[in-house]
Amino acid sequence: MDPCTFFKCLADDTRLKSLLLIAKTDEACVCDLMQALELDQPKTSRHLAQLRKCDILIDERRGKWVFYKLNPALPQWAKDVIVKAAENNSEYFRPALQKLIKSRSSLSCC
Amino acid sequence: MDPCTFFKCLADDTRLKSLLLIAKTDEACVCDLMQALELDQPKTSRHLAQLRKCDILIDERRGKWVFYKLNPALPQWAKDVIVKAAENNSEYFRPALQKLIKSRSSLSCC
DNA sequence: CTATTACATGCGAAATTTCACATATGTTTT
DNA sequence: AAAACATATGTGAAATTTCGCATGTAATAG
Repeated sequence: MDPCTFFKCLADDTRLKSLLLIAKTDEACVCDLMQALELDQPKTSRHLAQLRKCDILIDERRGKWVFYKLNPALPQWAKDVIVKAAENNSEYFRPALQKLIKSRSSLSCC
Repeated sequence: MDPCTFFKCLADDTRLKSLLLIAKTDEACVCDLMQALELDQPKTSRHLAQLRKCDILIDERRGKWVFYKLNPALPQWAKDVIVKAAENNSEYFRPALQKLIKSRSSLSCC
């Protein structure tokens, strides 16, 4: 894992917020993230695909839904970067996190 | 310090290598980094300027030379990211580090 | 089998980033 | 003061990234 490639993956608002949300909540499906970040479906999916191709996330289909989570095979330093970023920038993605929690507690999705 | 802006700063080969070299050697002047990374002067200077404007580096003029070092006021998590990246990716910037050490031990520069 | 829901991707346009060259600024040397 | 050296920046072109829309694929529901 080239560190420059890794940081490029974190260097976009959509990808970074998606990653931090997943780091905080263990896993999320595409529709969770779409709603939480108020993005359209192709945009959400494309950024997740990039994180998957770089082996930062893994995906797992469960029925109609695809869930993304951190790749357990990620080098420890890279996991640390993501976790530290999440721990120290809660304001950055708090609104998104609250929407995600809210939409999960409703009966609408996944 | 917006985390996305921070990661954008690390998401470029020139800036990342410059940062990791500075993290490893405490400080470096522009001509050090030019030679170590085999870059032209404006390119080197411009990337350092970006890191300075984002408050990741501070600069200090000493005579003809300008030395760059990590901003001590950086949030701890951000320092940790840089240090961890340097500790765990030595192959990524080893050739540059060796050139830097070599050019310093010669009498040519700074 | 058809329709619907959830997600992925091809592709050209738009936006952003990076680069190269020229030139400007600041410092020392002579 | 002039020349030389080290660094910074203006500017437009080139490269890369991101976006939006249309379309494709996979799974479930009826």
